[in-house]
Amino acid sequence: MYTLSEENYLKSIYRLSQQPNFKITPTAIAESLKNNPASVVDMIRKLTEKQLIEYDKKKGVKLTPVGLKDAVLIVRRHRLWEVFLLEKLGYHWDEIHDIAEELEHISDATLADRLDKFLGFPEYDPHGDPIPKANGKIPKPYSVTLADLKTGDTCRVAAVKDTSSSFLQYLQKLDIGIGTSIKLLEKISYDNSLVITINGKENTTVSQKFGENILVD
Amino acid sequence: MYTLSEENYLKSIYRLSQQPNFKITPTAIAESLKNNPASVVDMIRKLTEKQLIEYDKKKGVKLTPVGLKDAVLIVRRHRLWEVFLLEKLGYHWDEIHDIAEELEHISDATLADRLDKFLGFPEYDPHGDPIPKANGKIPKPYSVTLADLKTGDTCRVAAVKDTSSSFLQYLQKLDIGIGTSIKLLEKISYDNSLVITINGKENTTVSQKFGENILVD
DNA sequence: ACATAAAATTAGTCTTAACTAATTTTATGT
DNA sequence: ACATAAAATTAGTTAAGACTAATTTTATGT
Ligand SMILES: [Mn+2]
Ligand SMILES: [Mn+2]
Ligand SMILES: [Mn+2]
Ligand SMILES: [Mn+2]
Repeated sequence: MYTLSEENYLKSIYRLSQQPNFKITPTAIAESLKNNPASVVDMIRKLTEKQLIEYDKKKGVKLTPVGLKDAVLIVRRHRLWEVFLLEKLGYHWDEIHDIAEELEHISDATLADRLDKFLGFPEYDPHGDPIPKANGKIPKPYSVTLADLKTGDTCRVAAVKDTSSSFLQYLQKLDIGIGTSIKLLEKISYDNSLVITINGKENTTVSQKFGENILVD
Repeated sequence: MYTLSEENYLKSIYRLSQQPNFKITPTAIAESLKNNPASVVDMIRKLTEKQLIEYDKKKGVKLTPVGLKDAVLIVRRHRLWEVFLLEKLGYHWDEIHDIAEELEHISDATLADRLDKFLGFPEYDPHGDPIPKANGKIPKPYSVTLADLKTGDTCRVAAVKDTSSSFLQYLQKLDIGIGTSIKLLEKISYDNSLVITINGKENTTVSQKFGENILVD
């Protein structure tokens, strides 16, 4: 149906479209795919031809209904495979993204649905991201970050916004995973660093950027 | 490591090398991959450069030790994924080959071994083909075909040589699968057609070609 | 309003892996 | 031994998807 590149572009555009009030420009897509903007302009042309996206110089790139539907299906496959790799094959959560990045492109009409059933219809992937259902419906994503909390609040880690190995390994070192309980003790007003307690243990200080990449419940 | 095409060529050359006394020519590879011989000549050059094969106009194409090792690993991945698709996701044996044809190219250092473990270290794939071990050792493949039997012999279906949908669906219709018991009642001397009893039920006549594609125990 | 910077686009190049058509080499039958 | 057929190879083309470098368009600060 689609080429590997087309699918990666669709997924990247979808991901960017999740940031509210964000204009999806060729440069933004290029950064997200680590591609050259010139290459992106070519692909924008191709996907526009195929009626998967619309490009308005003022409003940026937008997925058409068809493009959106198919982008969501790719995300569905990605996240289902991530669950499989972690739950069934015993990978750690910082190893699964890159492999799922390849597995998501396996095209077979019933594969995703069979995998979904085999895994017990999981609602969230190992990073806490919602797994779109076969009909395209998406469980509510988490939206409050650790950085949004008030001093004294306690929360449960629900998801991570950044799935890079370096971030996930840092979390591992801090003993933070999905479900971990965190209490915000203090916000350093100088640079918005956060002083937190992890699972009731000793205090740690993390950066604002760190806090913005943790979604909580 | 390798491109998709390189891997498909390696695997195809390996498969052809399994036929004893068969000279692996550009034309043979082209047929097996449904490619043009001119394209094959290009790839032979490339794989020779990379020291994965040797090409002697007299002896044809041969895998080098490195090429053989890696071809076997691709076959290993293919057959493990086939087991997964059948056993865990409930596909039928005529649906799995094409999907495994894509899955076999997923490159991750530990994926095959984890999958192997998850599946309980199966020795044979759903078509009865031996699954190479992580160290490259290959369980003994079956070699006697239904057409090799003498009149009156009874056997167990161990593997199929042809994994095309049309052949497998024909088998399905005849109620033949791995493990089915078959008795050879008569060999028609005119065209070597075979009269057989399947699982002790009514008689059926099949062609010589059919018999040559069933490996028995 | 204008200089300058940033972003977008165009033009042209490269690589991979296919193809067709033409040519050369090898095999085969009489 | 030679004609003919088949196989292998070469030469040239194409398409996808990336790139760089040059140019044009748009945004921004003074
Ligand atoms: Mn991908
Ligand atoms: Mn994920
Ligand atoms: Mn393949
Ligand atoms: Mn098989």
